[in-house]
Amino acid sequence: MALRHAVLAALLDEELSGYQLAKAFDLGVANFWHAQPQQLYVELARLEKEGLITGREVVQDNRPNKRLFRVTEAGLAELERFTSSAPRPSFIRDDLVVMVQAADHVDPAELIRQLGERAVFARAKIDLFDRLLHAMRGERSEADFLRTGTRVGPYLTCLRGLAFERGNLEWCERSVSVLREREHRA
Amino acid sequence: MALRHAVLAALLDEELSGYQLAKAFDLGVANFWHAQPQQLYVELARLEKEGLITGREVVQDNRPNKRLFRVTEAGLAELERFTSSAPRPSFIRDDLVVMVQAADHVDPAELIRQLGERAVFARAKIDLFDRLLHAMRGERSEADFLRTGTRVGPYLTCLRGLAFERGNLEWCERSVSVLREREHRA
DNA sequence: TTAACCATGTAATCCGTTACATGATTCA
DNA sequence: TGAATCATGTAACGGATTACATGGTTAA
Repeated sequence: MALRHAVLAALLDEELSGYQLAKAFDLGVANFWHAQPQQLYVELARLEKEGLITGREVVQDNRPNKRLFRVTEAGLAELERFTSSAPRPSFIRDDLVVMVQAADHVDPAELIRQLGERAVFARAKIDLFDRLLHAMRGERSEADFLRTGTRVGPYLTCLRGLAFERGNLEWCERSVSVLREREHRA
Repeated sequence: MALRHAVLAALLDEELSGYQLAKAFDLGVANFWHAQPQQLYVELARLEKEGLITGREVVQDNRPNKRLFRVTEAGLAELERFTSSAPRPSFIRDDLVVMVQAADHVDPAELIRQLGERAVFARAKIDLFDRLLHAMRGERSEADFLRTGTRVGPYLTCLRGLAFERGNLEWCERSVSVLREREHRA
């Protein structure tokens, strides 16, 4: 029971179609959760059936019609209930970290390569998050925006995503330099 | 196909029973993955059947017998294969972050409470990781240990866990102070 | 004597991923 | 002409959580 609330939270500020939601959740632009398009269409159908969201058909020329969803009163109440319940603790679950755990028993050159690839990916996400944050706060300073802006929730979650990717990047760089130096000695 | 490799990686340096593994994975002491005891017993049975680990019965007085597992040649080869394959990207998936995404539409007092609780939890894990790292490197400095120590994999993954929890803590504290100040103005 | 710890499992359910399926439009 | 984008779904499978099940030992 977790994706439903992520979807509700994503639909709070704007009406979105399944396709639009999917793009956000798939690319991880919605840095607070991740899901495949298929899962979203299923979840949207369920949420609508339960009355937590409503969809309206939008007819388009030259491209397929789409359905835009927004959160209902019942949906908002469900979110309110969710935010009062105990969140489960969050854990790292990352293939790459498992690989590094085995570092002393596998080919270091492979690991260095993998860590390098992840670093590239992390840098791209950091750039993306920087741009998103700037777009949200406009010309205001961050401190000013967080004090007086109208929507700070998405900004705060984006800050978490940014810090997470910075953590990834630093750890990759550190690990590569450690493994490189040990290769030289060996 | 992800837990199996975490289990293999965990068994590289020491023979462990299902129960011991479960404690590590459950508390998140094994900071590179997380799993429930039930899942581990199933996975251990599977891995043994496939010949990637072997178990030996250890008879004990005054407490139930246990089975200690270690990685076989085939298991090591499987890990080697795994570290050469593409890891799937890692995403944040955290109830608390979803709650903060909805910050502008739900009760801020509740959020502040939740963030405070998570901060306490994060501090405890930071302490734990600090102690684990110290135990691993002994009297050596970190830099020295990473250059010349015999097992750096577990140390590096622990560093990732530490940085992750520090990121959690900082973000919780920052978010609390932002929400507090906005409450005052409202 | 009650709770916590040691020790191992099965079964049901739910959540998430991968594969399958369709079809129009726009840009290179 | 082929790839990317827009747009929405179903089905099969596999991974993860929760509930159920058992039973001895140790410390408060």
